[in-house]
Amino acid sequence: MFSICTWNVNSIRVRLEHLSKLCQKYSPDLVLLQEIKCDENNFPYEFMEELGYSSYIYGQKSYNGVAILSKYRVDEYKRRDIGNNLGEARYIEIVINVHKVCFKVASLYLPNGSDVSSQNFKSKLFFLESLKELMMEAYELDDNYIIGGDFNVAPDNIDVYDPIGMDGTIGFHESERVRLKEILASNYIDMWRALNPNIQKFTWWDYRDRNSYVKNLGMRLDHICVSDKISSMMSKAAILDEFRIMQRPSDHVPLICYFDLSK
DNA sequence: ATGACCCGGAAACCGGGA
Repeated sequence: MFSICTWNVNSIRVRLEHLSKLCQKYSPDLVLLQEIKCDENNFPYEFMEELGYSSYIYGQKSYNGVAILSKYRVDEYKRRDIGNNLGEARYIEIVINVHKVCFKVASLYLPNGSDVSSQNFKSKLFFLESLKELMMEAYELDDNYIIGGDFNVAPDNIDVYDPIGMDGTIGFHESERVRLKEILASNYIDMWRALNPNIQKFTWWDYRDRNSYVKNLGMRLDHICVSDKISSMMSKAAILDEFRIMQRPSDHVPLICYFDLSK
């Protein structure tokens, strides 16, 4: 079974113990990281090597930053800027061969958007539109394209704790949900939802309410989207919310997806 | 509730997060 885990770690350098636990317990073949909050020079490459991974980074000082850790040899990698967010380190992709099956896999950190009345929100919507173009191109070019990360959008009512009260707020505004739906409608699958229909589970809980996790006041913002060409390989998807109750946790938890390459 | 907490980096606060 081939496995991919995505996780917004909210600073890689303060989450190394958590990452170590994740890799020891689940041993994902790829780890897609977001919000590493460091540049390439300060990334803990040696630590990742000791865990058994090579690291591919699009870093930035203090903010944003994405990475992919791989157990497999990486044939190609590419950093990209999407929409208006130039230089913000929000997208990196790699190409690997897994038992003669070629995959292109991307780690994405979509802009938060600040407030729905702000310019940042307009940029977020443009980012989503540009991402759709990129994914439509990838669908034509690549048989096995998978993009995982922090999309900063909860798709449906079931994906937030208060769909009426949160309607129109950041992460759950109709404009962003429509654009995410358009992406999925262009031949992609929200893998966790596809394998867990009608289940409410979140990947993010606000730090600012100390009891948000206990009260389950969360949102499902982190997704792994797969080309429908490989839908038959989709085997299992799990949200690892045990990582939200550890000491000094990220506000996001890992999402891991398993693929059966024989199907 | 324009709140809470967490991070980095600079400066003992502030921007950004969602």
